[in-house]
Amino acid sequence: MKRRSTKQRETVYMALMSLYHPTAEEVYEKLRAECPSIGRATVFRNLSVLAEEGRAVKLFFPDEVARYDGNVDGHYHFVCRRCDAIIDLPATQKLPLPVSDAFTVEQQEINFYGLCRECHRKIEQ
Amino acid sequence: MKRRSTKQRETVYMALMSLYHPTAEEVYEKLRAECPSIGRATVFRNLSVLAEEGRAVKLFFPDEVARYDGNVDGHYHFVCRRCDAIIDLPATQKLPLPVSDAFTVEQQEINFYGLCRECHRKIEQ
DNA sequence: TTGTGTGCAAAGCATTTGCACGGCT
DNA sequence: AGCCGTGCAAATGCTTTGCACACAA
Repeated sequence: MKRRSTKQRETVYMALMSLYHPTAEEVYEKLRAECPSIGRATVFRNLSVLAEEGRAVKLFFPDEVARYDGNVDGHYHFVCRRCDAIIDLPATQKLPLPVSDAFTVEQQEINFYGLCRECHRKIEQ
Repeated sequence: MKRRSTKQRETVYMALMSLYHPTAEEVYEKLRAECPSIGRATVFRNLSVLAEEGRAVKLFFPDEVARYDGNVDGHYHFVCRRCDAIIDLPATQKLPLPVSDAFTVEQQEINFYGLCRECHRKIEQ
C-alpha cells in the first residue's frame, strides 16, 4: 500500500510542530480554525501515520491521554506528577544501548518525574 | 483521610507481585479464582492506591493499557514495538538527576524500544 | 459508632472502525 | 479508472464514578 501525500496530513504536521506535546484533541482543536471541515478521526489517523514515519513521537504519560512530539531529536522529558506538565530537557547523556540475544534496541526514552515549581509551592503550604 | 488496611488491598498486592507487569484486568482475572466476590473497580482502586503509596509503579506503554509493576527497585524496561512484550533490564547506570529551578525530580524512568527476538525473526522473512 | 472500602452497574472518554464519498495519481 | 484518504457517527474498551451496604478502627 503506497501512501499518498494529502493536504490534511501536512496540516496536521504543521499544527503538531506549532504545539508543545499536544494531544490529538488539541491538534484537532487548533486545526478547526484553519480547516473547519477536518474530522477528528483524520487527526488521529494522521498523527499515527506521522509517528510511524518517524516524523513524530507518540508519548505515554500518566494523564492517560496520548501526546505527540514533533521534536524527534533525542531529548528527555520531565513530567510533573501533580499537574502533568511536561518539560523538555536537553539530552545531556546517552546511555549505551543494551545488547542482548532477546531483543534489538532501536530507541531509548528517558523520563524524570517529580513536581514542577508551581505544584511544589502549592504542596508546601 | 486516613487509610484502612483491607483484605482486598493485600490480596491485590499479592496478585500484583506474582504477575509480570500485569494490567488491572489481569490482576482482576487472577483474583477471581481466590476471591470471586471481588469487584473490578476495587482492583483498579487498589492498584492506584498501591502506586500512590510507592508499593507499585504504574507503567504507560504503547499498548494503551496501564500496567503495574510490583518491582519498585529502579530498573529499565525494554518494550517490543511490534508485540508490546515488556522485558525487565537491570539498571546498569543511574543518570544524575537534572537540577533546575523549574522542577524537583523524584524519580527517573528509562525505556528502550525495539523488536524482541520473535518479532525480529518474523519481520526478516 | 463513624466513615472509609467494596461491589455492582452505569457513565465517561479517548481512540478506533465501518462506510460511502471525495480526490490524488 | 482505481483506490487511498476523509468525514461522520457509531462502536469499542479501559477506567472512573455514584450509590447502598459492609466492615475496619
